[in-house]
Amino acid sequence: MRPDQATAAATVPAPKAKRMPRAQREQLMLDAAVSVFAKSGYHSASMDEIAEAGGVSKPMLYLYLGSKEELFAACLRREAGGLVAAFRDAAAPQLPPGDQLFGGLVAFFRFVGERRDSWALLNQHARSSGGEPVVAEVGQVRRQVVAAVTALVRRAVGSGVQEDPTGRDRGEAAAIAEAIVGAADALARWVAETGGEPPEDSARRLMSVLWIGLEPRMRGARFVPATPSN
Amino acid sequence: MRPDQATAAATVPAPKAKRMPRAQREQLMLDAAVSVFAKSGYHSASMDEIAEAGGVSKPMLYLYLGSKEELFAACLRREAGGLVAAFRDAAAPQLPPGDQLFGGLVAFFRFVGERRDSWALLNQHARSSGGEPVVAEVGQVRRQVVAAVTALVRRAVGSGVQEDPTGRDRGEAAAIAEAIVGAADALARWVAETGGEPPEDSARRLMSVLWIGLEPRMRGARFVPATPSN
Amino acid sequence: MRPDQATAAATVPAPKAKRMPRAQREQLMLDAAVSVFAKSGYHSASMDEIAEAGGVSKPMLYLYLGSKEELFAACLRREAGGLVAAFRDAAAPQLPPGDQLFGGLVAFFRFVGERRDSWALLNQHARSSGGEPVVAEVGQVRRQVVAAVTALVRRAVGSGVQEDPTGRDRGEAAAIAEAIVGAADALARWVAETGGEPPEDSARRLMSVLWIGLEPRMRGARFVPATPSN
Amino acid sequence: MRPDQATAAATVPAPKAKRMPRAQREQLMLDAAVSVFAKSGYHSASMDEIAEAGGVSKPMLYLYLGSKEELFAACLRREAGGLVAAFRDAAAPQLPPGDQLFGGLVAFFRFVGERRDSWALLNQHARSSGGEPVVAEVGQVRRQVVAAVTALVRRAVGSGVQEDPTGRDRGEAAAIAEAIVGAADALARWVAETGGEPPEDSARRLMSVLWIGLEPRMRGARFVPATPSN
DNA sequence: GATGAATGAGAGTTCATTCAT
DNA sequence: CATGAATGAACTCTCATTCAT
Repeated sequence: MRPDQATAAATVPAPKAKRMPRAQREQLMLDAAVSVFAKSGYHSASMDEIAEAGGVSKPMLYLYLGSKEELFAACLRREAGGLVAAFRDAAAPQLPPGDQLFGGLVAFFRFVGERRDSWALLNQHARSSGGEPVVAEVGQVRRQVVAAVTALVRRAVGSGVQEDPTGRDRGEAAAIAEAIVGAADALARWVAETGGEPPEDSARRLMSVLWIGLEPRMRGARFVPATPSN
Repeated sequence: MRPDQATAAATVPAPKAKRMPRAQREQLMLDAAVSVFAKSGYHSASMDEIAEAGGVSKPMLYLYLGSKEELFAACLRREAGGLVAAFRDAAAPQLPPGDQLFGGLVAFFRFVGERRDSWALLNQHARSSGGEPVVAEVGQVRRQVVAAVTALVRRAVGSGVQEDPTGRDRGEAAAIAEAIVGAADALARWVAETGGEPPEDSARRLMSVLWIGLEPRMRGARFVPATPSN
Repeated sequence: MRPDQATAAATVPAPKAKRMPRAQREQLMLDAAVSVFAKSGYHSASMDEIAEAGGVSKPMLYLYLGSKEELFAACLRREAGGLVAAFRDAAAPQLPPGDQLFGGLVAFFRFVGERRDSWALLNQHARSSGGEPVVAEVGQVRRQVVAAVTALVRRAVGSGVQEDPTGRDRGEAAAIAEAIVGAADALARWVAETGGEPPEDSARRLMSVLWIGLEPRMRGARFVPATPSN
Repeated sequence: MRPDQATAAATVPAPKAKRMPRAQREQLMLDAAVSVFAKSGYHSASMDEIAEAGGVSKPMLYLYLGSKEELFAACLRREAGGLVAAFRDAAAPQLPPGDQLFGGLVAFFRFVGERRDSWALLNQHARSSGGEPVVAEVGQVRRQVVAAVTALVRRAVGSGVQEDPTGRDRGEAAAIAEAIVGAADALARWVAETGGEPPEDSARRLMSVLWIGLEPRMRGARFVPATPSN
């Protein structure tokens, strides 16, 4: 028995289905790649492993997807696209901003709960893995989401954001949106670690702190330490 | 005593200072390793690079630090320790909880702003890099911070957290603490990208949304969608 | 009959002309192969490239030509045949030997100037590329040419070659023929690099040194160093 | 027994001499590489083979020589240097040009006869093997030699070269030099195939045709076909 | 007859890691 | 104590070659 057989068998090789059209094979390969990348991270994953998990030979991987980095990028693109689509579809524009954000968060938590690998890929591994263009691509996606949330924050509080005459607060809404997204990320991890809960509950948790705090903050309320700083 | 050579020599191969006590050598190596890991990430960094940056030969590196993974872990331990210490020192226990959290956040944002390499290591590269023990290590640190914040949240709202008779809210404070920490991370990145601002400002931004929203939320206020979900 | 598609379609993938007699297909493939081999060399050329350039699928290539090496050999055979034929046709046997050689050289230089790919194949790539049989094949061709030239040299100087009673000069004519052929090769490269000139000029250059030197040499003239060798 | 052992053992692995200084190891590696490249050509030679022939591991090859292409270039540089040096040392500048060329040719034929691998490398494999810079390098060497010969030709015939008032013959000496060098190459191959002879004999053969033909040619003698060309 | 789909085998390259001086 | 010298083991990627339709 060869020594590396044990680890190679860790990921289940798909049942050999020969001779299928290119588009379909490509999806299978992406499925396998997402799964392996999510498990091992970009660097530790080997193309051999991915090929085996996908039930194809390495040359097919390269023929269809180009290179390891392109493969990784394709995975990220597909999964990020799914997440963004879920978010956007759930945040119906005719709703009030709070409901939009709530809907989007529900979709987000559902995605995180249901597609573990996708989320692991996007959240853990995309940050520091591939080359510059790949990271940029995923950063782009995050920026889109933040921009959408920023718009919602702005709409929610009217023009309150721009009342500061000094202009120092111009990025305020963006900062809040960043905080919301970051909090959602963290909460998602917490939910996963804690054992899961309905996505609606997670979304409500977040909204119940962040959205409720939004209004007084935008009216001008500021945190002031009770004790003077050093 | 010579001027502080240790911190300055991080990237430049220090002029060979032979015969130096082991503990000091080790710190020099860690300095170099932190710098290199932060720049290239765990996998792309090579032991050659680190040895050269530290002005030592590779066998010394291995003799003192064991292996690449152990070296990485040692870096994380040291830097995480620094962050936790900074946070804890700033959150003086005799202050009211809000002030404690505020102080801790100021320290956090200062750390992020001043020790870029350390933060890059902890935030970007630790997530998906080493094997299990390394990841566990960093997860441990995060959990410590979250626990501290959780305690503050509990103290801040009195026993309100446990009022829910169904017990469904038992993790509420923890969830909020997670969200706060996640929001702080995200805000830190935003600040870095936006060009920097005084750490007090960043801390105030966060407190002005999260802490202000905390009180009504704990009094029982909940977000309820204006439109019934399907 | 359509305009001469065969030679034109060497690099551009010819518009798919299906159902074409085997012999013709084969020539098209050879055209493509010659062009690609000449451009990239034997090893760097890929069968994919050749198949695409020829407007056929790879299995056809293999069906008709066998293997990469056989394909290369077929190319060499065809092109070498062309060169030898050109040389022979130009060296009309009823002419005096000098005129025969001159005519052959003119044909040779014309071939080199007009069929660049063929010449590149024969001169550059055949030397070190395929396995033994291929090299042998090309060596064979060269030997034919040298033999023809040798005969001309012999005829030109009468039986002078065999006059040496010691027999040490038995290969003399052959050696001279080799030198002539080598000089022609080198001159061909020089002409190509220098920008080209009428083939008659190149042939005359060569004849004006080599042929003129032939006669005194065959009469017994020998180079003798002015200074005694060590 | 592993299946590739047979072919690997084809080149004799040097007796394991461990721990030697870098410069020396490098020479051994180059020796091995020259031998293997000469035998198989650039593309067919594998780094494994070279490493084994040199009694080192592949990483050493890469550490010392950089890459396959750089290794090949280093081989060419070393061998070409040897050949040029031999030629130059033998062509003492105080001698008359004919003796200089004769001496150089003797050295050349000696080199070809004694260092078969070097010559195979330079003559067969360098033409179409490595990337552009490598080929250029070797081309450069040939050009140096041709330039030296050109100078000798010029000196030998005085200013006869420039007598042609039309200027069309400006490259004449260069063309003759090219022809001489090409003839030497070809003769070298012939000598090798025929079984070898003293280098002085080969040099005399060449001089006895080319150099003797030089003078009348430079006096204006031209080959004129006895029969008018078509 | 003709081809899209598929692969076994091997190449160059790099790295963490360890002797032997 | 300290290091130049050395390597086993992988990894990404490519190519000639062949099924199965």
